[in-house]
Amino acid sequence: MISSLRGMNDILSEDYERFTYFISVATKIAQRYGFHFIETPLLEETALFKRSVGESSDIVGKEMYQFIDKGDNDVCLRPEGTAGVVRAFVQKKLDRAGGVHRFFYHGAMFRYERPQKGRLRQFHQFGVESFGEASAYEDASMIMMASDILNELGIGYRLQLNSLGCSECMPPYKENLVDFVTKHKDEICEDCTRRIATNPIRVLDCKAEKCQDIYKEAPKLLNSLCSSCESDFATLKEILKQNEIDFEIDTNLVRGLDYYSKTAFEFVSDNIGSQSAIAGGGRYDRLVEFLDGRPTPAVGFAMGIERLMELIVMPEVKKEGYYIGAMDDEAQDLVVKIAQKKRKSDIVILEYKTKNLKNHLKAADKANVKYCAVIGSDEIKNGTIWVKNLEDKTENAILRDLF
RNA sequence: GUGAGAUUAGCUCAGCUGGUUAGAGCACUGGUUUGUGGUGCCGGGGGUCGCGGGUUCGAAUCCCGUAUCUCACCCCA
Repeated sequence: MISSLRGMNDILSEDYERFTYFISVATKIAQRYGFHFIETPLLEETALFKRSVGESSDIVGKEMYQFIDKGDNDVCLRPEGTAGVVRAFVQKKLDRAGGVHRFFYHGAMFRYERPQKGRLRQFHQFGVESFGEASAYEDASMIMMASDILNELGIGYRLQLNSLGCSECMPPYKENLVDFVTKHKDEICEDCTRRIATNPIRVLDCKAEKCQDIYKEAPKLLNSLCSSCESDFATLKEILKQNEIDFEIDTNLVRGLDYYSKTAFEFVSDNIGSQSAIAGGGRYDRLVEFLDGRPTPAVGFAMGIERLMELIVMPEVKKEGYYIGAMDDEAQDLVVKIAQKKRKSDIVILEYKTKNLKNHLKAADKANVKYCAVIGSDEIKNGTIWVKNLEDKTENAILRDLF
């Protein structure tokens, strides 16, 4: 037997119901916020992710499905969605068109990681990206949209918020931090030692207790923001408060992708194990420029669909459609014709075998339909079809022409 | 990539320290005196016990390898 690759799952039956339910809810809400669907390729030039996500990130450094194609191009399966959308935005020259452009997408992403609960090699994200709006109000809208989606799905969460500063205030902060950490380099863990060189900001959310004790004294990003970043962050917090969105400030919240600046946020759940981030995003004002576009402010977020699926509270499925069967061999062909006609407008489960009424009703129950319709010898004689509403138990003989 | 645990019917799982044809519940399927269901009763099908080696008279059970899943690290959505 050939089975699916490690960390790559089929989605069917009940999972598929949850999956499509999520997509429909998220789509509806994104559209309410004025976002439009965008589809981008699963395969992109490797350079796209190196320049956007960043070579220092784990995603690019060790998790990409990368290969040389038959045309000798260095390509990879997308490990995340933002880079492709930004590439499309620049390629379509929307950066030159001016104005605000808002997109949402959903689809498969690929990361070569060790699978565990909530972490697959092929997984699905729903994401939104907004271009051309620098206001912190847009950041707030993003967060409120994510919150709307989670609320509608019945998912509980905590919202963590931070500001990563901009190109003006981040570099000097980073220097201060590196100085601080270097002073303590004999006391910190191996991972953190490595991080000093690769991605110093990441030491802040190191899990090692020993390190955390030391970093309590470390310079705080939020205390080092420039005046513009600081006022934007204050605005954001104020809008969220006014709209009753609860949040916690987490000065150690650092996003793993290099392109983020200013607002960074993460929605986490306590009910799905250690892979607890269910949505994450932030502002990335420099990314369009990195990818050869005109400087364009942008902000977005992505949600991990598989992680969310476990938490979704599904609405009750109501009985729908018809079950149609014959109680007499003579009615068998007739029943097929009737089903075909009915299928122009309704769900029809057609039984090919002749059965007695009791067994037809049993089968109709199993099919979870609203009506059970059968034809036996009486109905053949009278030109009718017997229809029972399985919910309110009413039954009628209806003329076949009117059914 | 590191460490630990698991893998027996479609699903959830029993199967004690190796001993004759491997079990249960649910699901599926057939029947249940004459046309009324979802919750009765009786029956039926379905497993080379993840895969490959080894130890043994004998392995689902012990040993080794391997794959996959789960948990944690790491990383992130």
